[in-house]
Amino acid sequence: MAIWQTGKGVWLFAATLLGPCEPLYVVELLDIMFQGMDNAVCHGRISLPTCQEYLWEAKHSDKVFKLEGGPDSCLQNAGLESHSPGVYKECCGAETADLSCESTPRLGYKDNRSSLLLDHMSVQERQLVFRNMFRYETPIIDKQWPKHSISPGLQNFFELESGSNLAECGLMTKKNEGKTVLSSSIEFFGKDTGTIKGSLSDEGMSRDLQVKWKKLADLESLKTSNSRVSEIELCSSDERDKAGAFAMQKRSRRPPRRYIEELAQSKSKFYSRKCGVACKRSKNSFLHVRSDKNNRQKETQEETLLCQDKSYEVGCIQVPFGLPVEAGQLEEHNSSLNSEDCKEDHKLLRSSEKLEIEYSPAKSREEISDDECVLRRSTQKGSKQIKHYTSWTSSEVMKLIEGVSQCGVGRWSAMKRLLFSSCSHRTAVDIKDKWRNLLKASCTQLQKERKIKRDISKQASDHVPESVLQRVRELAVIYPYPRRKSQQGKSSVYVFFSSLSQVVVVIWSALIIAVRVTNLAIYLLTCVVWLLAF
DNA sequence: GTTAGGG
DNA sequence: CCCTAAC
Repeated sequence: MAIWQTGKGVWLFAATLLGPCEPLYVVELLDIMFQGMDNAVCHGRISLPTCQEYLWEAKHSDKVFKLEGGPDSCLQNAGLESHSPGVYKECCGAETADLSCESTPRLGYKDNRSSLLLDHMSVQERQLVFRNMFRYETPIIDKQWPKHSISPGLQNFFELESGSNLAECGLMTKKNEGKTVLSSSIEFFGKDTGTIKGSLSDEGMSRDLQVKWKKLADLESLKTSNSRVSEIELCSSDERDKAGAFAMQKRSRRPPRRYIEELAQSKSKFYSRKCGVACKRSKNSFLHVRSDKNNRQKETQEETLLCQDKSYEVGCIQVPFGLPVEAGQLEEHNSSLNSEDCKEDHKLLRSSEKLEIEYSPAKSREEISDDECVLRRSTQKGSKQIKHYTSWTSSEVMKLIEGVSQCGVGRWSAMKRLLFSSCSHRTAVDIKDKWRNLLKASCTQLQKERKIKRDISKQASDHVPESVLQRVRELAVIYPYPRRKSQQGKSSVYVFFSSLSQVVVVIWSALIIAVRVTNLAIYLLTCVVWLLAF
């Protein structure tokens, strides 16, 4: 998150992210950030670091708020230092913050949570908070106005800082040259993009206000990472303890289950010696694997706790939904973070990244082929990783039918080697399961056809063409599945000749029966003739 | 290691 | 698609 000043001197909240990110995630942040603000007054544009530009004027033009005032009024405030204008551009290089705003402050707020902090402040004190947050002179409209103005920003400040793992923002209390300096610094991976500071001389600030400021500063400081704790000078160790207790009370959002699983997988990679399809259980090692699996589950649970604990250590984890950890990402920081010196830098990184680094395999990315990555991601045994469901394409189904017609049923591993060697995500078990499903579909197709007429849309998603099912039925006649016990493990040639022999036997039996029936008929006819003769 | 079968 | 037993 950043607060920056446009060319016209209008301060603006906006969300920015470093590193590859989805525009929708930015939108999500903007949604969070601008919640509670009503009026549409501004249009803007944010260029993401990945050069993906997301024009949010269409969606968020009604949520961007801005503050009125002359462009220089805030800068001319006595005792206020300005460091932020333009820093964002300098820091992010290619990024631009092209924000053009008309000026008319119309701030509304709906959320009263952050206003609790402001309830005990006078209008003048709120003005001071406002000025230090936004570096703006605030006209007094009514007693509530500064609160209205501050509360959404403060609320978003807190929510974003508790949720964002990309930026650190803190309102710090420092003793600086005999003055109590209240500063709000915004950082991107340690680089200051803007620092908003307001200083008040001790004599200029009432004791009551100083106390309130300190409370506010304490609350804000809890949102900062440990890397900043050393910079935060709290009044006493008691207060620091209280601050820690508060931090423990307000926990960050727990990472989603999928994220934990991905994390567990990355750890299991570290411990795993064998990866890929070949890493499967053997009968002899079954019990061992079972116990190992249980251990891994415990490790996963411990890891979850570790993850949460680490979140307090380095700030808060904000896990982007739908962005599973890529295996290749794990190695990116590996080389630079192996040394002891770099351990301190971990605190500036996301805790998730830190854990990823810890559990990343020693192999470099180049040493791992894409195929192997897929295998690791989807089929590694021993982890709780759930295989991503990928629906069978028609070409895969045709390949399966071809495989059955060539190899017969039951030789799934051979089929996998012959026809599905390029499909790393299709195991022999998958092929077998698909054939079973096709058999079911072919058997019930006639019944389904009636339903299809009634509910076409329901069947449209996974409907198998009738021609394919017809072919499946033909193959099912030739290769009944499941096979008989005697046929299992035999070749298709053997099965063919076995079936041929069976057919011959059946025909021979039929001939014998026919002959016997004929003989019986002849015998009966002879008997009849003999009786008639006498 | 591979396959069958239940879930 | 997962899991387990059986081979």
